[in-house]
Amino acid sequence: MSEEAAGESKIPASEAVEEEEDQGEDTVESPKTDNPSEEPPAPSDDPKEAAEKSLDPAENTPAEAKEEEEEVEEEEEGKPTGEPPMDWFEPLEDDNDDPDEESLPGETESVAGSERATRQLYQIYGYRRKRAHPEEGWVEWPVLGQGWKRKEVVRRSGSSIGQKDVYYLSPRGDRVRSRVELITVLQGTDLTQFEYKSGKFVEGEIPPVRGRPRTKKRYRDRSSSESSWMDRGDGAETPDSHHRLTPNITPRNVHSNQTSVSLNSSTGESKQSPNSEEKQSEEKIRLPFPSSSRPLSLPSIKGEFGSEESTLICAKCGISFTGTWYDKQRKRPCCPSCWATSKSIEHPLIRFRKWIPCGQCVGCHNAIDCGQCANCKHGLQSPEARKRLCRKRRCICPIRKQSPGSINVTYKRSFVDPVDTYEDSNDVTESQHPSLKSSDTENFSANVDLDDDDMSTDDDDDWHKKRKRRSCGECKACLCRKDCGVCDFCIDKPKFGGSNKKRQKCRLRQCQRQAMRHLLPFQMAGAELGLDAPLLPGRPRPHYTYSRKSSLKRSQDQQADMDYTDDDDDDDEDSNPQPLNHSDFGVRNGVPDRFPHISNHNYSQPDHHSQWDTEKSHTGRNAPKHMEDDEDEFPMITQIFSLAENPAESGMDLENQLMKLLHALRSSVLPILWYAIMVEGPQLQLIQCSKQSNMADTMVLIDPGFCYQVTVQKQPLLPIHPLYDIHPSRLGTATDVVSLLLSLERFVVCQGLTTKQSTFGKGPIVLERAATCDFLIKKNERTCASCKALQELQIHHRE
DNA sequence: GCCAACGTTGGC
DNA sequence: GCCAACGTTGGC
Repeated sequence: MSEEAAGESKIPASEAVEEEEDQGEDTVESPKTDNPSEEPPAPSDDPKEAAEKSLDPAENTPAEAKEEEEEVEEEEEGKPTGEPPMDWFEPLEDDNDDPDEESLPGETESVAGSERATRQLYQIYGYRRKRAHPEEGWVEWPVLGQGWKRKEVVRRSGSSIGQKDVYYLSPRGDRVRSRVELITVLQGTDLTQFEYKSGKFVEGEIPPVRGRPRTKKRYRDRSSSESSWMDRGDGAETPDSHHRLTPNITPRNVHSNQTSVSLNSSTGESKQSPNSEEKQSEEKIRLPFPSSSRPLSLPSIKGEFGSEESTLICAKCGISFTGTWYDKQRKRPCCPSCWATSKSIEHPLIRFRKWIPCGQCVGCHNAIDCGQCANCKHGLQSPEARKRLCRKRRCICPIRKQSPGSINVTYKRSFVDPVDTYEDSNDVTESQHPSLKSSDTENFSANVDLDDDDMSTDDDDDWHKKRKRRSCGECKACLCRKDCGVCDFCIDKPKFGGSNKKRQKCRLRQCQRQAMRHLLPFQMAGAELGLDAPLLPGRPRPHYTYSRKSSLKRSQDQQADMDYTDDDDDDDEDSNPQPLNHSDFGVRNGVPDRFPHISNHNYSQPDHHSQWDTEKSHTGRNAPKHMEDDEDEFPMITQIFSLAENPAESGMDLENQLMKLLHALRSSVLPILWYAIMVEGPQLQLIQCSKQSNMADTMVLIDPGFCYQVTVQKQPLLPIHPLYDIHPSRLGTATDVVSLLLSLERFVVCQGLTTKQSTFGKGPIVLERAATCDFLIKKNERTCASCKALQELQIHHRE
């Protein structure tokens, strides 16, 4: 196996499954070729040219497909003849869905064999539960030019389970996640005919019949059928439904018994690269035929292969039938009837199910789509799109297949795949559907028949809640809808021109109660300040110990006096995290004993939490009052850099104290791109280094007495500005300073009077302001009241 | 133990 | 289809 091929083989199972989800219905993938790198169209520096090549019928001729088909068959035929093909009616051994699980004592030999198979699969495909390496799964994709790579990933869980995402990697390492991004990266290249999903350029909206590039229509067709499979009963009887039901024959299938067969093959391994992209794009339909474990073509999928229909002889029953182009490629084409017959056979898809609906909960009993949820709406809006189960009908306490022995035989067959959860989850939602009663769906109901002694609704039964657990939904940060645009997380966002690496919510919008501490506005400072995280609001960082060492010790050590369950990320998720009221914070954070420098200013300093609240809501004229309210309400916690109040430093000269403050600020993490320097005076000057910031022209000057002044465009902010109202008159602590800076970031600079058009494009733009310009105004305003009034006055005067 | 990075998933 | 952002993990 070539290096590339070896690399390719390490495709996460998820991606393999993806092929099923996305193409499986009309393209149930077969094991791959030996050299995946050859799969994409011939390299070309010119995407267009490459596209044309890719569209060249000669390149995707039936003969070629047949050749590939034969490879598969050969590989199967290459199996040791003495070993009977593994029949997929036959129950699988105890599932080995979790590769981490040890074999249980008493497991049968077949189980062990299965495990071995699993291990082999790991070796072959590099399946593993741990995160797929970023470098894995990429396939050279010269369609876009030399050096481009492509990757497909299937969502493993959630309501969009099975959905496939396609990524591209540019030669420069740009990771492209959408067409929009691709256009950005490939500026200058006409991508109007580039089909992002399939990764090919198409000519016109509908690709040539023989070109076999996937089209949206076909996509939808497939999806539509897929949804039919999910929802309808009768329809599931059709060969198409089998097609849909048939999971990928790609890795995931390979994982199951079919995989085992292949693994037993002396030739199979190298031919099952799951990430053969070209094969993905080839709409091959290979289904495991129940009795033979052979992939067989499906009966025609309407219109998919167009004129290629021809009369074929069913390899199973011998009757003639009209087959498609693909059928024609099969050594053993199968007629629709035989496919229909196979409906009574347990479909391999169920083998991957890890979750099954409880059958008892409200969701399971709900037989009617609500029509209101996102999934229903999605269905209404896109009838052709893949059907998503009404969220109100989703089992709220799905049963997880636990351990061997706890599940009926159907489940015991499965779960060789270590990453099966997504399909399982899918099954959960789908299988609870009451209409799933015929044909394949019977299998689902059968699957609910399980020993329930192992039923569990433990960690994952609320997996769908997990994404909500970082938001209380009540605090001001949660209610805030607007990104600050200046914090590091905002700057990282593509919409702010960032590279999307951090992918975190604006710091100002991190839930004050449940967000991870390190995501909170001041979190970055924690380590550098040497502060213990519990000082801060928000939840402690999780410790994803999992297979790593236990976090118990850390918790004991660190949390003993904080009573702050650090492991909550995992442990708490089962319990309902009680929203902490503000007093809770004061108690829980337990600051006083450990941090004696709690300010006893006249302005007692809010902790970050309350401070946040304050900032978010009290930047107006009424701020002082509210500020006081908040202070009354919340026990105040400060950071430790209370220099002005430190008796030990009372003898220090002012400049030295200012230096101390500077040092404190340097040790701290300031709001993004604010920087503190010492300037003549001495004065401590805080500047916003980002020209993109609204505060690019704003400075804060702190004198040795910690009195401060804010200037905008070198003009001092009027003392009556509300900003001064909500902050202490002296900025004696780093917290004070940070608080002020954060407040500043919530303003924009008044744009003054409207400039004349004549200045457009040339010459310096001179802003004209009212003498009493506020300079800093709310973000939803353009000019301050004074400038506005002046402008009106001028207009009136001209008239 | 921390965090950058990013896979993944939910929402629109 | 796209974006937002949660959760995880490898690397340090």
